[in-house]
Amino acid sequence: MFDAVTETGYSVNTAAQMLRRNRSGTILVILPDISNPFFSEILSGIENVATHEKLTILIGNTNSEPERFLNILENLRNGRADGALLLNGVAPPVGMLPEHTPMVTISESIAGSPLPHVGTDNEAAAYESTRYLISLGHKSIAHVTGPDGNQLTTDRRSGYAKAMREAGLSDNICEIRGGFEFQNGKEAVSALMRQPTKPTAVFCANDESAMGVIRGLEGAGYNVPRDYSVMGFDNVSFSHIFSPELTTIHQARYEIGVKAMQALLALMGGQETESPIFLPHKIIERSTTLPLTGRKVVPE
Amino acid sequence: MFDAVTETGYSVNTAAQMLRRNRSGTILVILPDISNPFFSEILSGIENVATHEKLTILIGNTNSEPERFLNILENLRNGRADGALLLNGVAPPVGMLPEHTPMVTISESIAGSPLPHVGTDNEAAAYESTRYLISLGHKSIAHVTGPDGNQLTTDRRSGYAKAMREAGLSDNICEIRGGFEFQNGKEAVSALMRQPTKPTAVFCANDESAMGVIRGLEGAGYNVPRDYSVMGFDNVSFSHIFSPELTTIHQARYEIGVKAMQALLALMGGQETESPIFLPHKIIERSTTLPLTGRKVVPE
DNA sequence: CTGAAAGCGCTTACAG
DNA sequence: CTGAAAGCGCTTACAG
Repeated sequence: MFDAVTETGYSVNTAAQMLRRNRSGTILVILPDISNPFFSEILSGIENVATHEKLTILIGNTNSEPERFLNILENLRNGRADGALLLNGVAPPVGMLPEHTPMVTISESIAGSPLPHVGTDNEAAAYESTRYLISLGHKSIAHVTGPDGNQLTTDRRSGYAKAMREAGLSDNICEIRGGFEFQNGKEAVSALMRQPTKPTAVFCANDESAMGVIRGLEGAGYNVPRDYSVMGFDNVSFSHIFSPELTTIHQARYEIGVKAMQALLALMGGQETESPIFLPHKIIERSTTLPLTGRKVVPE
Repeated sequence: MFDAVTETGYSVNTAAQMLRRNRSGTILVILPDISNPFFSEILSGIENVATHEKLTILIGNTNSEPERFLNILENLRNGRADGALLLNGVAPPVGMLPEHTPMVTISESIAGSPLPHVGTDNEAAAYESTRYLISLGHKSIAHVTGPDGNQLTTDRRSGYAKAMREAGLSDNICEIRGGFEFQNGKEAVSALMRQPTKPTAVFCANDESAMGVIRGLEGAGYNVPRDYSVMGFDNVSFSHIFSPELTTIHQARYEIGVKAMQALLALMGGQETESPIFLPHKIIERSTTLPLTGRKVVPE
């Protein structure tokens, strides 16, 4: 189909090279949803290191479907890829892959997995976010969680609960089941309204759900931040286009991609890697949070 | 590195298969910016057809850099991919690829290129958008354009101008150089303010720039849609989370991906394809446009 | 119908 | 130091 020799010169046949060298020069990046803007900056970091190392990256989109995940992992068995970066929080079935297949988990760690991990310290970040809301004078702070069974959900809930407990606010702990999508946040609002002691602040599992909570609250006749302080998590690019601009936790997504790719390269070179590698996060204070004293009377 | 035989069974060696068959079973998808949500739904359509046909898709992110584009095209020369879907609006340099390399352009067509194209009829969609604003009573309608040298920009400008001319509003044609990013829209506002005959409506090259225009207008003390009707293009998922919800043109992005992949499959099978293939678009009327008569007095 | 052999285009260990 | 040969794991055309 292709002439190896064209006007502009020669190009090695990758298939022959792969066969002879027994490696593909390709890294498999597995993520649950390519349309989620959270991943694109991580991808960008991965790509830049890969390009520099003359490695190709192959993106596998699981769409959160286990069967697709297995299909994608085939690339590791049939030699199309030499190693993988797992962003989907799921470990490959035991025995499916050769032992010592180089793999690194990113962002969502896998509980009990020996795989090296690169990401944000979610528990610490959630702890700090909650403490930040407490420092604004809020005492009744609700947490709209991520999806069940997700490690990010577990870590962020635990950081939230820890901060509440330490501040003597155990009785005010209020976790509302949410999810990572706008709609999940919007739907969480009715549960929020039903709380016996009405919260004055809401810490959400991510930016999308925080935006949903805000729109839901507005739909119920409330104003953010006047009536409720709301905080997101991730600092996706849209969070400052959103109105009001969202207070959130910034994750160093590009650097996470870079470090994870470097860790994988080390593994592929037979070296060890430290784990977990946590990159610094920080609170981005914008317009959806306010000191409690600044609140006006809530319309009833 | 990999044992062909593992506990769960055998997996063919792709490299050997590729070498022997002289094809990779891989499609190269070239796009300028993977983080742009506009592309993700197109990708989803491409992926679904590819999965069904047991083809692998390889994503190449040019980042709008010509050198990266050339690197990515190498995959077509070295046998890593059998054909390509071009979403970046740039033709491969003549002579670089073997003749008859199967390729289809998506979304942004390439002027003068013989490659088959699948997308939206941008001129018609822009024409209809402008006519919609005219039907609301607006006469002074500005157009914030896309980036120079982009075919989408050319097509949308031309549809806008055509509608204005046909409505006898040639004298009111007002094109402001913009771009496809939020910031471009925001920056276009000062030029908008400087127009001798102040526009009452703004048709923007895409949703992001429309959101930028709206925030910019708000920053200048105006209200959308009361003082200005603003319209976007694309109907990205964020356009209904944005406040006020954005009136825009919906493109059938998923279907565009599906049709483009099918067209490429036809080419690879030695068949002909019709071109261009335009998928239906439609106006999504939301909260950023209002009849002119509904306007209040503009604060001066 | 079945099974052994050739050959895809590389890389690398080896002979000269 | 140089150059010819072996072999990676498949597929397929061919011999039996």
